[in-house]
Parts: sequence; structure tokens; C-alpha cells
Amino acid sequence: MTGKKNSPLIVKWESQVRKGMLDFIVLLCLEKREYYGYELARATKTTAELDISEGTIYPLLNRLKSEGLIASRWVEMEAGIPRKYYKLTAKGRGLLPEMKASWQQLSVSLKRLMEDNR
Amino acid sequence: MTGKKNSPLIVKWESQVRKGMLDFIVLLCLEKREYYGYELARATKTTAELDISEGTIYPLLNRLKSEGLIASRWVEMEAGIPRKYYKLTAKGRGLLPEMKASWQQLSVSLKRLMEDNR
DNA sequence: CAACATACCTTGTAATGCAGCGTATAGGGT
DNA sequence: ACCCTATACGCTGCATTACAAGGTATGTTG
Repeated sequence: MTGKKNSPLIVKWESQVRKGMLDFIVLLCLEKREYYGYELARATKTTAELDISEGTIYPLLNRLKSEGLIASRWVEMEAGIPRKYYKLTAKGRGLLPEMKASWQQLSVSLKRLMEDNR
Repeated sequence: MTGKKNSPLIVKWESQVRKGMLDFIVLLCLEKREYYGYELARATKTTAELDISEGTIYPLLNRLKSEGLIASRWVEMEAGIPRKYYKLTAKGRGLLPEMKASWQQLSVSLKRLMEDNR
């Protein structure tokens, strides 16, 4: 209930910006600790700005797994449905610094562009 | 000639991150002054980090135009091929603050995510 | 006229976010 | 017994987009 009414163009644009970004967000989350899919979707929904829906998160996790960046393991619960926990592989952990550097460079470039127009 | 050999995964990722971002970059450029297509492609190639190729820029400009964010006019040159100059419309100029705010929010969220894992 | 730079543009491919589904388990309400 | 909700997994199809590759036309230089 933000009450904020964003223009449809912005909504469409934000959706596009998220492409690729979500990889980064998920890997950053997993850098800290293990998560299971539904938990990730919920966590990013709470953080609001980085909202990742379920229809997005599961294909995404599968892709990251097939790329060898993350690994999964089933965990039986005493009550309820088993959870599939994901964690970073060595490869995934090695990729993160590159992504961080790339992001920082883009961030700086855009900041400069915005400030030039001040 | 960077001499830097980025992993293919990073290259693919960066290409995805650019999705939608390029709209923002072009609009930011046009906020300052008029550009023509080829000039934009060259300018961003010089700045290197924000490189937009010709195959990308022309469809992109057409899309922004059809969305009413930019307008174009032909300019005959005394010598050489006529140029199609683009500039922001009122609508485009009105959208930019929203995009800037959205970008800033994303930027802050990601920064926090990265620092949490420090 | 060949080669190159300028300047416009299109087509096809690959990749991805996400709405909208579907499945199954557990619990609460009526 | 029945429905509804929450949890937790997943998939399919659509729309969108970056970019390589190619095309067209004009002007300059050798």
C-alpha cells in the first residue's frame, strides 16, 4: 500500500532494468547465507524495492544452478513441505567480485552523466 | 584494447543489465542538448563504459519517439548526409525525474546489500 | 573506381521478467 | 466433509530488448 501511483512507462522501464539485475541480487543474498526459493521471494518482497516474484525466482534459481553458480540441497522439515536450500558454489563466489566491479563502474558512469546535467 | 579478459558469463550478464538502462542513458544525454543517432553511438563509444552500438541505437530512438519521449527533425548539411536530430519532449523531460528517483532507490538498495556482506 | 567514413535503417537471434497457471502439504473455519 | 488460506515447489507463454550482421546512400580521398 504505497499509495504512490507510478506512470505505466516507469513500471515497464523498471521491469526491464531488473533483467540481469536479479541475478546479482540473488547472488548477493546467497553470499551471506543459505536461502530457499520461497524465502528469497518473501525476503525481497519485504525489502520492497527489490521485489522478486515466485514466477521469476524459480526459473532464475534453476538457471543459476545450471550455470554452476549455486548448488541446492533438499531439507526435510519436521512439519510441512520440504525446502530446497541454495548456496553459492566456488564459481559463484568467484564471479561476485567481477559483478560488483562491473556494477560499480556502471554506477559511477551514470552518476557522472546525471551530475553533468545539473 | 583493454587487455582485460572478462569471463563470458560477465559479458552476458552486462548485456542483460543494459536492458532498459540504455533508455535512461539516452534520455540523460538528450537532457543536455540535441544529438543525432550516429553521434550518440560514437559519444557512448568514447565514454566506453556506456557503449551503445548502432544496431541498438536506431531501434531504441524509434521506440522512444513512438512513446512520445523524444522528437526528431531532419537537418540538411551543407556537405554530407542529412542528420536526424533528436531532443526531449515535455513528456520525456517529465519522466526523467521519476527515472532518476527509481535509479537512486535501486542504487541505494544494492549498495546496502553489498555492504551487509562486507 | 576503389576504399573508407559518415549516416541512416532492418532482420534475426538469444535472453529474460513475469502473469498466470498447476501441484502438494498443513491448518483453520464453518 | 468442505472450502479457504498459507507454504513451497514448479512450468508455459508472451512481450520486451540488446546486438551482431547486413543493407542503403552520400561524400571524400587515393
